[in-house]
Amino acid sequence: MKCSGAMSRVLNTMIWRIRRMMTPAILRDELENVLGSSVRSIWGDRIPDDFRAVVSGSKNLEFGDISCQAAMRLAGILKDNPRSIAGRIAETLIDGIEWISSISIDGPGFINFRLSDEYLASTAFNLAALGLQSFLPDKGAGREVLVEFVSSNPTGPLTVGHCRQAVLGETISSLLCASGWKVSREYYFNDTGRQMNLLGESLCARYLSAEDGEAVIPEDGYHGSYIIEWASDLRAERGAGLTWKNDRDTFIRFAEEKAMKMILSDLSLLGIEFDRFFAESELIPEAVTNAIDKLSSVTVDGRSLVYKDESGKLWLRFTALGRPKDRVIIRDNGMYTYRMPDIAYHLDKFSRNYDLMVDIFGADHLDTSRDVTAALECLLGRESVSDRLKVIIHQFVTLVKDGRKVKMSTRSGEFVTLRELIHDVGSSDVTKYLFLTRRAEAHMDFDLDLARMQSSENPVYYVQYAHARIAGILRAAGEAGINTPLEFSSDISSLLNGEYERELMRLLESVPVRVAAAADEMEPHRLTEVLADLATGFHRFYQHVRVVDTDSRDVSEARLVLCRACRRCISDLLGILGVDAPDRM
RNA sequence: GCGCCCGUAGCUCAGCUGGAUAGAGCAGCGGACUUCUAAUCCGCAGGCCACAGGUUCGAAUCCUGUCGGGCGUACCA
Repeated sequence: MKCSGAMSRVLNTMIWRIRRMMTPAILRDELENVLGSSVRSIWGDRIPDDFRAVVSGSKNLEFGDISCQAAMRLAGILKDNPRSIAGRIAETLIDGIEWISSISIDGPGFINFRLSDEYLASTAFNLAALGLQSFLPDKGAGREVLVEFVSSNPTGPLTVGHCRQAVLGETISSLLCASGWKVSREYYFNDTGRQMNLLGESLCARYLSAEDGEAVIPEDGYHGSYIIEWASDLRAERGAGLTWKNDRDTFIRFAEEKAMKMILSDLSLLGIEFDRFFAESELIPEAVTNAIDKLSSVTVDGRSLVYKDESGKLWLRFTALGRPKDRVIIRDNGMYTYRMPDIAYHLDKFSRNYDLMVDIFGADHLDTSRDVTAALECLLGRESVSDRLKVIIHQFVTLVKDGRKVKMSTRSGEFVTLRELIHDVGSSDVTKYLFLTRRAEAHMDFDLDLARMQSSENPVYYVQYAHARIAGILRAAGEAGINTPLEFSSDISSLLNGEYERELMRLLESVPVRVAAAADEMEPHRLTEVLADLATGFHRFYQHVRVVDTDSRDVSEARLVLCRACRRCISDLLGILGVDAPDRM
């Protein structure tokens, strides 16, 4: 109900006591329900069962704050013009809806709602007091999610490509956490097989070259200069006299340990910690054998999924699972190809009973990932897999340096490391933020020179500066003895009736909804959009409106609420991104 | 050849799962500091949303095709 004056105050107090706090998400739900039942009450059976009167934020201020396009959607079904449909719907809402101050019909048939000043002000107040978290729907509800990311094999330092994935994975994890999920971060790595052999051999070659001067690195081996350092460390620890023939395992394990250390320290630059590092060797041979047995016992079109060819290789008949090619899973030398342990690893994850599993992979893993998913669906059931496994594939980063694209390969040793990148850009916060301004499936040109050049005019600093400015205002307010109100009253909303205040409150009100959508879609880049909007909104407000003013303390106090709400949203969001929110700059 | 992703301002990218006049940052031009931080704000300029069809009240968004770029198409991970 729409109320005003004293009545509203009384009602308001009661509502706080007996109802849940009104949040932007609930408001939109209720609005959709009211509209939906209105539509049904007028047209009844003519409306399809799955019809929903969807509402969304209005782009333009003159179109209210929230708008509904139901009338246009219904025009085709009802064979009537949208404006008259909208009119009939609006008539049923004539008594008013709580928190909505006015309704209008505009353009081709939009039903536009204006949020009441009191609702906007109270939302800002609650954001300031409780923080963003309290406004996000508890989607996870304490359920457990496993996020697998980076999963780079221990053959060298992390590169620019891994950096994008690390930032993406970590932010998605934080975002899920903010939506009520209990998050575990897991790193899967391959510590057996050909790659590790090559790495060990490459180390051995560098180790021996100290004696005979020339390093003979195997074809396809690792040429990175970091291995030279490892070789001299190995020499310092174990002396001379090791040979590939006798000490193969020593070389491999030593290299692995060194590589893992590098990776851990690279990750720490981004502030990332994993809950578990899962080694492929933990799966060999039992879990993998087990998985093969399970797949063997499946028959499609009267034949087993697994077959052996005349040379003794074992194949998995992926074509029977709707995939384009059959694949070798055990080679003639008895070694597994990478798909098989991947399948076993995912079976292991599923057996650990997570409610949700998120895989984050680079574009080069797409095909493998599809194969793994197909195998899982075959063993565990389609629904069980599609409900619980979400695969996010991100595209590659092309690094541009001196106006040219840099080709990268860990093998050849030609790559830019995550460490170098952060060093070149000048800050891990800037690096993270820049990666997060693009959506995962978009290719990305990362221009190093530009990133460096822009670093003083950077989107991150723009946002951080807004935060620092607010902190400055709060300091000044403290010195002037002006305090933020501890309780909400409708007096506050009547003091915030200027155009800049309203613009800012409207923006603040939309933040929880936008963040929740970003979490639902697991699209962290939307958070940087929200942050940029918040910073712009605040800077604009700041430029036009004086907050601390000892001549009108009540207005100052009301405006402080908005400052605090902004600050809280910015720092909470930066927190999710793992970026610092400084009080001074 | 086939599969997946992407073509939006000079550059790097958004565009809220089909809506109202397509947005931001950087680069360019012009304004605003006696003030809670000018790392800011305000304004101007810049677009056949790759191209061609289709679907409908309505398309940057969905479908088909063409052209261009990336990745994959390994018994490397």
